[in-house]
Amino acid sequence: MIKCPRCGQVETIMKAGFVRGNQRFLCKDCQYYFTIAAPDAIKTKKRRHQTTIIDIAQDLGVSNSTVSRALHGHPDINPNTRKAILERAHELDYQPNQLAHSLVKSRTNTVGIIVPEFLTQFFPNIIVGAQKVLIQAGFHLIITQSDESYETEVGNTKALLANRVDGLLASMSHDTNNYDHFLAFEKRDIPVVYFNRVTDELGTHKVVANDYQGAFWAVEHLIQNGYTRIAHLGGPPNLLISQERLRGYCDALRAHGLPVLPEYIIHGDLTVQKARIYAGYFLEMTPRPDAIFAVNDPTAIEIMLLARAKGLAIPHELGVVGFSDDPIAAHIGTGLTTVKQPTLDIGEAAANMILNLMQAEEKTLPPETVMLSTELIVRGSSLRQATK
Amino acid sequence: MIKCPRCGQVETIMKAGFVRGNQRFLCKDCQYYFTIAAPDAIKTKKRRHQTTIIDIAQDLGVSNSTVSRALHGHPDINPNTRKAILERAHELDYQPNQLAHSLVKSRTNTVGIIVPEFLTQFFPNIIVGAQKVLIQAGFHLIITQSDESYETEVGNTKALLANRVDGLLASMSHDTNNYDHFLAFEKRDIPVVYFNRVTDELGTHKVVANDYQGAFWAVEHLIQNGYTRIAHLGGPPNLLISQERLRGYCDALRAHGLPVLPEYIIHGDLTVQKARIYAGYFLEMTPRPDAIFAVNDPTAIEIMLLARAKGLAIPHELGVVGFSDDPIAAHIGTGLTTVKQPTLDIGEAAANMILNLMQAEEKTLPPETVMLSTELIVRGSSLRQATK
DNA sequence: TTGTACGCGTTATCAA
DNA sequence: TTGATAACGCGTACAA
Repeated sequence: MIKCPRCGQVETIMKAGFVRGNQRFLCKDCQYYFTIAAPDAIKTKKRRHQTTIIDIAQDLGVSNSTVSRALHGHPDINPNTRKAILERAHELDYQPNQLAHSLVKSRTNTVGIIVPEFLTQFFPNIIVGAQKVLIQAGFHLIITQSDESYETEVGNTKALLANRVDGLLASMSHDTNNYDHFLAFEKRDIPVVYFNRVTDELGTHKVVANDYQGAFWAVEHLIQNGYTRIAHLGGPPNLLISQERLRGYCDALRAHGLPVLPEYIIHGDLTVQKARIYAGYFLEMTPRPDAIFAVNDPTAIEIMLLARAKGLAIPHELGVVGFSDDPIAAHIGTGLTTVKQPTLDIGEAAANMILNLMQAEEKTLPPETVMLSTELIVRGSSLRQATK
Repeated sequence: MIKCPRCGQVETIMKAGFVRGNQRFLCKDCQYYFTIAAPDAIKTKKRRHQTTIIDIAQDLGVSNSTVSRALHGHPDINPNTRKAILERAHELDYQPNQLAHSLVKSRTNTVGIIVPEFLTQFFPNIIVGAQKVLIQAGFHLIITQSDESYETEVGNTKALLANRVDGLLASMSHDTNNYDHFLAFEKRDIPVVYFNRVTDELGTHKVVANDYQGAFWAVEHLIQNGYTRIAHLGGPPNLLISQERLRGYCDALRAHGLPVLPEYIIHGDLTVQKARIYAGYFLEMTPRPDAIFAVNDPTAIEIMLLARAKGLAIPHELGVVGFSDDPIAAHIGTGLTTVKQPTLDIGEAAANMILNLMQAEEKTLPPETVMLSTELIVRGSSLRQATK
């Protein structure tokens, strides 16, 4: 039936797939491939098709490599053909296929970021800072959020890995205790920068705020305002931010000759639910703490609301200091004293660090931790006249 | 020098690229391709390499198609070979390459979302809702934000298009007046669902909150509390949310026999800077409005802060109502009365809609607008005793 | 300056 | 049940 166009034989012909909807054949004898236009009925089976460089090439009667060169401003190309190609590409509404590009280059020019939550302004701000820097450098940012869930975090990192991000910015959820999903990146030499929610057990490149300093100043400030029974509602013990803020709290007490009482320290999990429970516990203690340093602002706000509900006057009967300068802090009551973190700067620093790492490729850069300073924002919740 | 392994000839040999680091040759005479192992020096030129199904196949002496079948739980495969393949894949720490997968399938299982800003809780909440639904359905969400900039929005949509998202969720920036970048999706039959920041001029599938109803109730509530000179600080006129909230404002006034005064209506641009300026203008008017219905909460909060600075008592001398129930609204002063939007529901509805559209593929579904109801949250900023 | 042909990693089709 | 091979769209080394 079907003859080889080269040797004319019939019985050596076998089917060999399709080329753009047309049946392709192979002559086994002379190893010659050829296609025969299929009837329209079969041809229309092929689905809708975005215009590719091949379409442009065929349309203009040039080769796909010429089109590729023209689209990339390669120097060795006739200005006229380039012009014609660019024109035709525009007319055919050509859009490059990033997938194919990344596949052949083994680079995606994409950085992934994973954050534990999205519901306070903190991480979105960091993302904005990071995205600004990355876009400037020609990279895209794929944003994922884990909802403070270890499982979701693992799923997100897997997806980022499958999508071959060139680098990862990571801030882990509060119940992450296994780090294999992050190690998978390092095993493949994909650089990772950890920020904010970091752990000592993992990573060589980190960006954090100076939690210790901020906590120290916060507690010192309470002491200077005459509070003496200062409790601490902390975060999960595995996170460095919890450890550092706790350390600042303890050191400030000691520096001013106040005792560090275990019963005045509780580790929460950064959720509002737990914050409310532990706040209630503190406020029912005897002797009741006269001030509470909270690991973050949502926790501090829960404390303030509960104190208000119980008729406790802030700051006279209870001083409160939070952490992170949530937008609510400026507006609640006479204001919540808090430690401000430079969110945009954290994002920018992390982005710059990952850019360096990705550029460095093979040579492993020395470990580096960027620590950005924090700032105490004094508002009404801690301003009791000091008993000098 | 180099002989064809098939016919033994020498001068018919030509180079034909590389195969995994090895030089590949073609015998022009017999059309036979073959490779010769390159010396190690050249071989190491190839860069680091993620393990692929080919590595597994060669390692086990089976074909790549068998590996592919094993990894996908294809039924027609020997349980033993499958077991061996899965084992070896695990040992080699194989991670599928989503890029290659998407390229061959012409589907990415990815949905893009573009939001105008990231700094209030509103859009992050929507994103959380959408992501939950999409992940459930096996899709990933690529999040982008335009910073209320038209140029960034265009850049983001281009990137999403290049990455071949299967669908788009879009909420446009406040200075977007040209819609070509969105039309590019529709031209390629990539479904788009517009939400919240939508326009009448574009799109067939939308998810919005019932802005009209919310605005009507808000203004009616002010009237019932005895306010009579109610101003409106609105949003950009091209956005439907601005139009609908304005319409609700006007209708509520008319329904209660109050005049609609042009001088009591200003179109802002949703930025805090402008909000402050226009708020100042209202508060200096004579006669001064005794209430202001703001297009969103940040605007309303600016009004409250400015009023407080000017010594105006809220709600007695000035009533204020906002829109969206920002977390700050509950905590500022005695609380800001506001219209709550079901953010999570908006995200979920948009996600479900895009899932339907992507599934429908060819057949174009009829236009559809999902309108979710809003809810008036009454707080202190509007609770003046009504003069009945 | 332009064309040819192959690889990137995967899936799918057909043959065996 | 398994193998061989094209195709997805693009970049590029090499040949012409």
